[in-house]
Amino acid sequence: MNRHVLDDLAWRGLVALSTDLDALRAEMSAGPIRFYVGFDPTAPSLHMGNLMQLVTARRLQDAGHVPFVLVGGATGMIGDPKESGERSLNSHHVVTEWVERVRRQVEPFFSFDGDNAATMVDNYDWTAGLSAIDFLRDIGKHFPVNRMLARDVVRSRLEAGISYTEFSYVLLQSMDYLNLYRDFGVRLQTGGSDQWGNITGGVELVRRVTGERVHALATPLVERADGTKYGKTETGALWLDPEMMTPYAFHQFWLNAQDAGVVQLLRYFTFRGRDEIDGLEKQTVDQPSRRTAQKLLADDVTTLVHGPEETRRAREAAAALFGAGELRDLDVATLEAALREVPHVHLAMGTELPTYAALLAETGLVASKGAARRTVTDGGAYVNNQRIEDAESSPAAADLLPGGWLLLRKGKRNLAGVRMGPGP
RNA sequence: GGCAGGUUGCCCGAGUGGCCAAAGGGAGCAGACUGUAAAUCUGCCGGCUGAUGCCUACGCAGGUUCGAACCCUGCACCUGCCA
Repeated sequence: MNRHVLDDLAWRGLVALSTDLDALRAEMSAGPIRFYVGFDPTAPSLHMGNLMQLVTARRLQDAGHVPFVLVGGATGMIGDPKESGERSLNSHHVVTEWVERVRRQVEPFFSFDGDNAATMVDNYDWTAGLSAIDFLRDIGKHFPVNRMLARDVVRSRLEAGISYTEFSYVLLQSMDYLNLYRDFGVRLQTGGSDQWGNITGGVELVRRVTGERVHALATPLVERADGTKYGKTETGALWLDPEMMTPYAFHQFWLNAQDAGVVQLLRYFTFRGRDEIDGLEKQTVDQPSRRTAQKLLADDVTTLVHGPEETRRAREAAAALFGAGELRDLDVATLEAALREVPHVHLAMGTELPTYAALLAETGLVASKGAARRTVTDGGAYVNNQRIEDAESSPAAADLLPGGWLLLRKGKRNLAGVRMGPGP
């Protein structure tokens, strides 16, 4: 007998906010329910926060419930209010393209076959033809402005300013829930806790219009052990699109999870069961240096997002580049494969090799030659795992690894490859 | 509407004519320790530049001065007190 999926979600720490949980539990126990989760096309790729929603929704589908996965072709045209200020509107063209990209990213996470097959929907379908008059009469009438003004995001924006467009966002998302309830009998919406206001807006609208009490669950924000925001890297967000973040970099992100947070991440983002995760927690305490939990987390999540082949490559590259062995002992194919995973450049070889400072700047490991010199002075620059002492000197031809490669490193884990080749 | 105060680097915050690229803290980068972890300690920390130096910067625009983040004028925004 499996545990109730709500118990699983609660154990994983995925229930930050909810409507009446007992009522929801009763409904879910009685049989499969239909639920929805939405993704707005605010960027060309989804990111870590979205991944959490995808995985959570997948857990619900695995438990037999029926997903309706919404892409925000309409809401993406508007943009939900965020505290930092007014968004700039994206063109229709951009939104359309991003909707397609989001759709393609989302699909692999769900099963579209069987009794509880997932359904993709786009809220543009029921908003594009809606007249302003109908919208204001049928939807707007149910939203007291005083209540809308009391919402935290809105209140935080009153001083700096908020457009009517963003102010109205909640109506659109709420209308999604109403439509999905009416057309498909959807009775649960999941999402991130930062969406709670929009989610409960929908619950409220359904209740006002139909009298029905539908449900909502919100996951927490992913945080570090010290409570700071997680999911950002030096270069920005943790993108799921391999064009925007290589699978290797993605794998590295998870591999570097801190001990204090790795177990939580396993609960959030993997499908490992309670016993296994408890075992990994114990291992993290007993033998932290083995980083068993981090490795499993990185492999699992990378496989989930990029597939087993990419995961294997990322893992093997890391083993080659961070391994204890000599780089020269690696066979050419392994070395090349590993170096191609990290940022790398191809330089034409003149009579002399460039200075270390130039090489570091060229690969983008540092922003400029000046920064490169500073890093060298700090003792943080390495070529082929040998610390560089003088930024103005150059590697010798004999320093080149098989294939004409150099491995540059800044600090412990920032790598780049340079391949010296014949001139163009 | 009147009175008083404020607007400083990625963030917070000190600085009231030259010693100011601007104290201190946070964030970030690097080193030591370790495990591609955290904590701690240490160094760096506007940009470019081999050093000299150059450029950009203290809300915006202008002015005084040999010289301004600091003084003056105007403008914008914020905060408190009176109303």
